[in-house]
Amino acid sequence: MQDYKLDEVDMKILERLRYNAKFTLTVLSKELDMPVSTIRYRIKKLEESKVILGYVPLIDRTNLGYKVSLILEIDTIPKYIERVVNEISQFPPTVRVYGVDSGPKLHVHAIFKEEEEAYSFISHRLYNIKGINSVETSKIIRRYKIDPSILL
Amino acid sequence: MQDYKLDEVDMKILERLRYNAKFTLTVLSKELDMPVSTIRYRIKKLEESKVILGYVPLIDRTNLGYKVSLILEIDTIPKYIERVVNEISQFPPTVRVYGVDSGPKLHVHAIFKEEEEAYSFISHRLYNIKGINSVETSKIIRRYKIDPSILL
DNA sequence: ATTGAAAATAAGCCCTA
DNA sequence: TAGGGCTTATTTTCAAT
Repeated sequence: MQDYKLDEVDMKILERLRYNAKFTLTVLSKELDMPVSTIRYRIKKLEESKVILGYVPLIDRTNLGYKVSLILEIDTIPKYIERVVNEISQFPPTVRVYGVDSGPKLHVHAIFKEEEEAYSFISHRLYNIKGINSVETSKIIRRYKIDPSILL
Repeated sequence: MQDYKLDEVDMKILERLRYNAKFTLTVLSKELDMPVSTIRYRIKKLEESKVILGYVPLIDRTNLGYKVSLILEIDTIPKYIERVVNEISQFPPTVRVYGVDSGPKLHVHAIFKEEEEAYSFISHRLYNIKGINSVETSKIIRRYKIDPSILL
């Protein structure tokens, strides 16, 4: 279902779930002062209409030992872009790969346990891929705002 | 609890939950061939140790009518950075704000319903903030890989 | 699309090893 | 830390509006 129009109730439910996807129907029912079955019906519709794509746990990379989080801007030779994307996406450190409109560029997020691992990844892995012109690297040093529910 | 060491069981549980945070203990119990109570104990530990920070629904912005997703690189005058961060973070379109190591730069993700709204945001909102030198903009035109569970 | 109630599942708690 | 059993809570189904 595309372009499913959300009303205020849907928005309120989404808002609460974005805070905590584990709220029970009963809790939402009380908070929004609506019957449990109505809440359930709405959520099911949000899921079926693909407004809600799924549910995930938020994992803090730092508590898993991944100290280094990089943003990579990869300039790519146009005709190799699909190939570059495929190779990059398969590396475990890359968590997100986007195509952007400026130049034939890829915007990549990747996480590593140590600096050393990151540099090794860039020089040994990335620069070995045919079709990559250049890689600009930024390290994330501060998280000011995170709204993980919305997919870019 | 910091630096909680994860064993293979923890990793397997995480892996399954990252695919779907709504798997019941019973389902995980069968998949991993372990008692429900053990699965429960492990997940609770992952939560208490802050490896799992919470649970969120994944929301597809496009199905909410947000067609435009921008990556903004904001060059900031060092002494104003906290102020800039506070102002930017309060705007509803900004979903993520990171500080990066290159220059006094902020890396911002923002979503908009239309192009017009995005340009208006940049010219009327961003450039009115004291302390911003320049804003480089990229529009996301393709999502190749998304791993939303891992926080950057 | 909304609701209430019953039935089926699952989570939470406590105790033991 | 792992496991089992009992109690409560939650989800699911279904019929009626």
